[in-house]
Amino acid sequence: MNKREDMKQMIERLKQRGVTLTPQRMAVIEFLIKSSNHPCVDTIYQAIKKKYPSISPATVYSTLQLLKEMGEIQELHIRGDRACYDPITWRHHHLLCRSCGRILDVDIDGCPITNNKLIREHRVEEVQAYIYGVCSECLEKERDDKSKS
Amino acid sequence: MNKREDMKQMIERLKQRGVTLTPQRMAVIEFLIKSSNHPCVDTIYQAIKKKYPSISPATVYSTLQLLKEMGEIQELHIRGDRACYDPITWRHHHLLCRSCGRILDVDIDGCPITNNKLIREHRVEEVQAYIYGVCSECLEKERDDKSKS
DNA sequence: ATTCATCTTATAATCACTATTACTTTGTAA
DNA sequence: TTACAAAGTAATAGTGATTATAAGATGAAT
Repeated sequence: MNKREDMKQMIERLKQRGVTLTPQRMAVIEFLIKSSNHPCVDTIYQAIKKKYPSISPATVYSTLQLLKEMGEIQELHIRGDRACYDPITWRHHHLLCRSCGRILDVDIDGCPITNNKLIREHRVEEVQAYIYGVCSECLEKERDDKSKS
Repeated sequence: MNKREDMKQMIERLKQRGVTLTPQRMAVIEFLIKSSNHPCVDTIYQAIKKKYPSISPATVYSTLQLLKEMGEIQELHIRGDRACYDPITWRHHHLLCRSCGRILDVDIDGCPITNNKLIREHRVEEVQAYIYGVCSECLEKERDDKSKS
């Protein structure tokens, strides 16, 4: 849960693997680690542009691809239209709240797919589980609104 | 497992809900039910074009959207670049084989996400679980190839 | 047959993402 | 430091799935 520490460690790993840590890449990494929103490319791009007005979307794309290939981030296809990114790489699931539109982390204890290397004779290399519904906060609000009316 | 029966029932449900069953829509439904490949829009379009040369991709798109809204088919985003469709709507998971590229159905027994209405206080309305790996057939081939060499 | 709503088709538009290429930065080695 | 090759960035154009629009076709109801 210590983001500063997580970032330091990620940077250390990348350095040791010979990745050049340019200011642009650092900005992407920093934004990803600090955000808990699972941002999409444009969100990352717009945010970084404030500090680095000359940055190009292509750089954001290429940095994200690099980090993905290095196994440092996860690419989520929970929204049909664009990819979102998650700097947390241990296996967990995601919920897309249809009310507020946020993507939330959902960690599962006894999930059979995420815990096995084989499933029905198939080799499992990666799992993405996307849950669509309504998050606890929005459910709370629903209840409040109902009790008022 | 009786596809003819499945199709009859789907058509009956659609009729009862006032959906006009045009020849084009019927062709999409028929192709979907008969295929066990989780086809994408273009695959469906190309196949139907043989029988209905004048059909437009827009019609395929709109029919799929209609069927999705009616809860008669599932839209899969297991491939990053295009949607695929599954006429089986009871909850099951999918495997994308990185070797042969096929999408296979994987039914799970003791899966906690698919069996609960609530998860960590969030309301679960729909679940899509995408497994990336190698299917059993391709694993078999791998083993055969190894033993030969 | 006329009307009206709905469906289909063709076309253009959108938007995420990729490819290309010229320019800039970085790391390195004298 | 300086020079230089390798790698990274940015601008631009290109691709391809999907959506929007508008004109024509269908089909039921009067």
